[in-house]
Amino acid sequence: MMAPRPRSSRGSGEQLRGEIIDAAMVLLAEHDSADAVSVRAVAEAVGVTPPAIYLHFADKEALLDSVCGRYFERLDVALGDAEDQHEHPLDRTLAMGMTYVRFALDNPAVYRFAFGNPGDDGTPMVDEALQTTAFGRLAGAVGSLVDLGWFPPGPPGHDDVSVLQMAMQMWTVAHGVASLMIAKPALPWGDDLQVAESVLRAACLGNALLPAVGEKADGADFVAFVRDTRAAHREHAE
Amino acid sequence: MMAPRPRSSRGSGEQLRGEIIDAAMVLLAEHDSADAVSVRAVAEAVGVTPPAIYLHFADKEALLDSVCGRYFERLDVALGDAEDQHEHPLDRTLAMGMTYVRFALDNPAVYRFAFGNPGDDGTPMVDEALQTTAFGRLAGAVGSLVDLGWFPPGPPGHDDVSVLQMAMQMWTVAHGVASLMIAKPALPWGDDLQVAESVLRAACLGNALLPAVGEKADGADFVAFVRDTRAAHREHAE
DNA sequence: TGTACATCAGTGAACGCGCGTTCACTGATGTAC
DNA sequence: TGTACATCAGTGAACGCGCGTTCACTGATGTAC
Repeated sequence: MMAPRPRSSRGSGEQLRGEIIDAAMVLLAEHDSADAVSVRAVAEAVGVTPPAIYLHFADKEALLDSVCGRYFERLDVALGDAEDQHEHPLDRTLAMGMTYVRFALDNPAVYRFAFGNPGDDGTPMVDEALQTTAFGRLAGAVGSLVDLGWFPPGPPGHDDVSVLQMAMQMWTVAHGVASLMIAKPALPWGDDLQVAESVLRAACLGNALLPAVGEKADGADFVAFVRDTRAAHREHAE
Repeated sequence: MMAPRPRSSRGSGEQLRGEIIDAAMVLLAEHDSADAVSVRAVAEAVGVTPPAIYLHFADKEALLDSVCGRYFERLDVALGDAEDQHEHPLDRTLAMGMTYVRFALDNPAVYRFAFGNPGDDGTPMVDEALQTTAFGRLAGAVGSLVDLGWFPPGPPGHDDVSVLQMAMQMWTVAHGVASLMIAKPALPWGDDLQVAESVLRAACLGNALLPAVGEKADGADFVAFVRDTRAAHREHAE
C-alpha cells in the first residue's frame, strides 16, 4: 500500500502514463509472473485508483502492449551500445548476441512476456518495430558478413534473402539460450554467459563455413562434409 | 456442452484420470492458451462435474503437471523413433533435433506450456524425468560424438562435462528454433523445417570444429580463427 | 481585481463474471452372511 | 437365493475471491469576461 500520490497538475497527465508503464514492468519483474500484473495492482503501485488507469490506456491489453514497447526500446538501446563497441561485423554479431542474452537474463519475467507470447504482444505494430530497430541492427552486421563472404550469399543478385535468413538464425540461437535458461534455471548450466558465448560462437562458425561448402551442406551426406572439414583443418594446422 | 458420460463401473475410476489429462491437453491445444484450461472446462469436456476432477488430482496444478508428464513421455517416444532410424551419432543428433522441433510445432500451445514456464512444470520430478529420458537420448548421441573426437573433449578424464555441455547446447538451439517460431509465427521464416535444419547443421558444424581449435576458440581473436578455418577449407578444396 | 465557468485528472462504489475449491449428498455396485 | 451393508464414483449447490471495467461524481486548476 503506497501513499496516495498528489493529483497531477493540469498539463502533466502524460507523466502518470509513464509511471504506470514502469510500475507494470516492475510488478512483472518482481513477481516473475504476468498474473501479478492486474490493473488493480498497477494502480496501487502507482498510488492511484484503478479507474485512473483507463484515463491513459484503453484497456489492460493496451497497457501490456506499452510495456512491451518500452522493453523493446531499451533492448534497442543496449544493442546499439554493443554495436558501437566493435568494428568487425563478426565481433558485432557476437557482441549483440551476448548483449541480447544478458538483457534477457537481467529481466527474465519481462523477456518471457515480451518474447514468449504470440497473442499478447504479437500485434503487427510491435513485430514491425522489432524488425526495424533491434532486429535491424543485427541484420546490418549479418549483412556485412554476407558482403564480405564470411556468411553464405543468397541466390544471385539476392543476397538480402541470405541476410534475412542468417540474421533470423542468429536471433533464434540467442533466443534459445536466453529462453531456455529462463524457463529451466535448475538445469546444470554452469556459467550462463560462458554457455551463451559458446553457443553463439559455434553458430557463427558453422554459418561461416557454409559458403565454402557448395551443395554439400544441403545434400544428404552432412556427415561426410563435416569429416572433410575437420580433415582440412588438421592439414592446415600441420 | 457434451453429453454426460455414464458413471464408471467399480474398478475403472483410473480410466477417467487418463481422459481428464487428454481433455486438458486438447483444450490447451485448441484454444492455444493455458487460460482456457480451467477445471470447469476440463470437467465439461470430459462429461463430468468439476468436483469429480478432485477425485483424481489433488488440485489444478497436479493436473497440469500430469499434462506435462504425458507430453514428455510422448516426446521421449518420438525421439526414440528418430534415434533408431540412424546409425551415425551425428545423424542421430540432427534427427533428434529435427524431431524435437517438429514435435514442438505440431502442438505449439502444449510445448509453450511445458517448456516456457519455470513454475508450472519446474517441479523437480519433471525436470528429473526430462534429464533421464528425452534428454538422456540426446546426451547419448552427443556422448558418442565426443568419444569419436567429432565434438570437443572435456578436461582430461572428464569427457562427461563436455557431453553435458554439448548436449545442452544442442537442446538450446533446437528450443530456440521451436520456441521463437511458436512465439512469433508472423516473422518471415520461410519453410519452418528447412530453417530448423539449417540452424541445427550450423550448430553441429560449429561444435565439430571446436576440437581442432586448441585454445583459440576461447581466446579473444575469434575473428582470426574463423578466417583461418575458412582458409583451410579453401586450400583443401583446391 | 473578482467571479463564473469549462476542463481536467482523478475518486468511490459497484457491476457481473469465472475461477478453484469445499461439503454434504446420492445412488449404483459389489460383497458378506 | 435373498438381503443388509460398505464402498466407490460421482453430483449439486455453494463459498469467497480477485478480476476487468463502468459510471456518476468531485474538486482543484486554469481561463474568460
